[in-house]
Amino acid sequence: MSDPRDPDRLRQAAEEVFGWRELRPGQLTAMEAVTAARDTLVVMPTGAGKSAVYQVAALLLPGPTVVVSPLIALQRDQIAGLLSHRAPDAVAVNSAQPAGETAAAWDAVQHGDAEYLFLSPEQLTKDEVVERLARAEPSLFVVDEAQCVASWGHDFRPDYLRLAQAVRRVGRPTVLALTATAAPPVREEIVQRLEMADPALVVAGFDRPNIALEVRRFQDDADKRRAVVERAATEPKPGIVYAATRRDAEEYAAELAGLGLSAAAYHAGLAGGERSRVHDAFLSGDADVIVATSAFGMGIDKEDVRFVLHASVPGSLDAYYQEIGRAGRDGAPAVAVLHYRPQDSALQRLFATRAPDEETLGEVARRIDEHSGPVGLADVGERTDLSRRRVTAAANLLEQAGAVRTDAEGRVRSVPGVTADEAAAHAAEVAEARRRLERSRLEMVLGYAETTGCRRRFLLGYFGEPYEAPCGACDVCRDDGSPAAAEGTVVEGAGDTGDAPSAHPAAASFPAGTPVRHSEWGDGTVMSEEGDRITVLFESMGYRTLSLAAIAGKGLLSERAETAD
DNA sequence: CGTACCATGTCTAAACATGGTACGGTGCGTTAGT
Repeated sequence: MSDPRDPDRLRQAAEEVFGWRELRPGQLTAMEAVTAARDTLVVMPTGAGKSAVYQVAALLLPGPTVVVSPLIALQRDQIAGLLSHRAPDAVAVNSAQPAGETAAAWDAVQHGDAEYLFLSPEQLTKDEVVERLARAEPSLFVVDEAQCVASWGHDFRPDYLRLAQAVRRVGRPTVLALTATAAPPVREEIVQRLEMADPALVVAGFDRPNIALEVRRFQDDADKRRAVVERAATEPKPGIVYAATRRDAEEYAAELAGLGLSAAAYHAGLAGGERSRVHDAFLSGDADVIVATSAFGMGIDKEDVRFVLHASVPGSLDAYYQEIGRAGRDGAPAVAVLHYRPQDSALQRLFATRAPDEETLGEVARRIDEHSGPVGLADVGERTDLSRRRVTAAANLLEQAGAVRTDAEGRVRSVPGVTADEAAAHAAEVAEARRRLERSRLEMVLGYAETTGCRRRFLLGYFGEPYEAPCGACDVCRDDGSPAAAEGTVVEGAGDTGDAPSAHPAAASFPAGTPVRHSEWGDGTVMSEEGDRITVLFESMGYRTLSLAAIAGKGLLSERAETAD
């Protein structure tokens, strides 16, 4: 019997079942790793064929393939895509389909009639679901849109942080994580949270040279609004405008419609029917401009989007790059314009600040502690006023703080010797570090908006990709590249930058990836260098930008021997 | 943290200033009631 890793077998399966004559190098590398039972993280732009990795690999592996997908709409799209090929059956388990359909899906999985099973992370918190899956002995566990682990797992959808428990409970199949956008720290978090072992990493290039980058800075809200509307009206269509709130989305859409454009708002407050109507109108080309909150985009695979405007700052460059990445997939010129007002970041700062407080953490810790043995999270929440979401988020923090453990049945219990108050205090510290990280990620967005260097270089540096400026396709490079205002552009939160005594002539060099220790902020890793400044991601402080001159002058930062990860 | 909105108060009249307050994004699943 030939080795399933044999690239020829993968190519053959891809052609026979899916009709794909050629596989891209990254796809093949990832398929080989997965079929060799190696955990794999794939970072590849939408449209580059991420799904093909599990679709083909599954054919050469014995048991069924579980695909965790964040949206039911995405599950449907994936299943429809598989149905259009001669692929084995694909089924889903979720709350939006009739009970009979779910029963049939389980039947098909159990009898080996279905190769692919799609579900949400929430499904995997149910014992019944996990037990059925375990009996089916899945060989591959796919986490699609894996950036959700890092972006949603901490608060909005905390079950994303409990996926590793589910993986263990269903027999520890090979884990394959797929995402279009993830900076190195996000990749690291995905690997860690999913407990991936010695994972293969397949990262495609991030640069999208056909997307021109531009930032426009405003003080006055009315000026900014006028500029956004004017730009949306004049740029070639179709395009997307991202707004910070539902209300803004409605207002911009109404204004654009008033100018005679075919524009529609899209946000989570719309009725389901209206949402799919707007979605379809955009895909079919009937709508020229969609003004949306962050609800819009996942699963949108439209090639000819010509612009993505931001009417307000996003919460992170990860989110920003994901959103502007929806432009210009056909390779033709497209623009991404960030309309930036420093005040607007207040809303994102607020969003970055929400986490269970110490009181909530204490209450959950006490409820867990009350049980002499392990207890299910649903039971923990029963005698509190807290939602399941809040209970799970609190339990996750307590677990990260080392005060709670999850057993093989998915139940939690408190760690002996730690009082509920101590547990809550530790967990609150973990939450605070998380808040600092989130806020520093927002500072990186402001750093991008304020940079006097090439914007592409800044963005790609954030994603761990060195780039030689000038790109010639951002507003800074086109303005002849001269750093206009060298002063006043230090990233906020940069702390001890500037006013360095220039006594030390040769500043030390800290290339990206260097592990460092700061006398005040502790351990970190250098993320990027730009001119005489470096950006460091500190484990407990988040991103900080430092001046090399200041470092040399004060001896604040030193290279540290790398510890085992 | 910033903004929108409303009520109150103003050199008794209209318009404007001031102060308090509520609100702000992303989806799953479940359930009550037609």
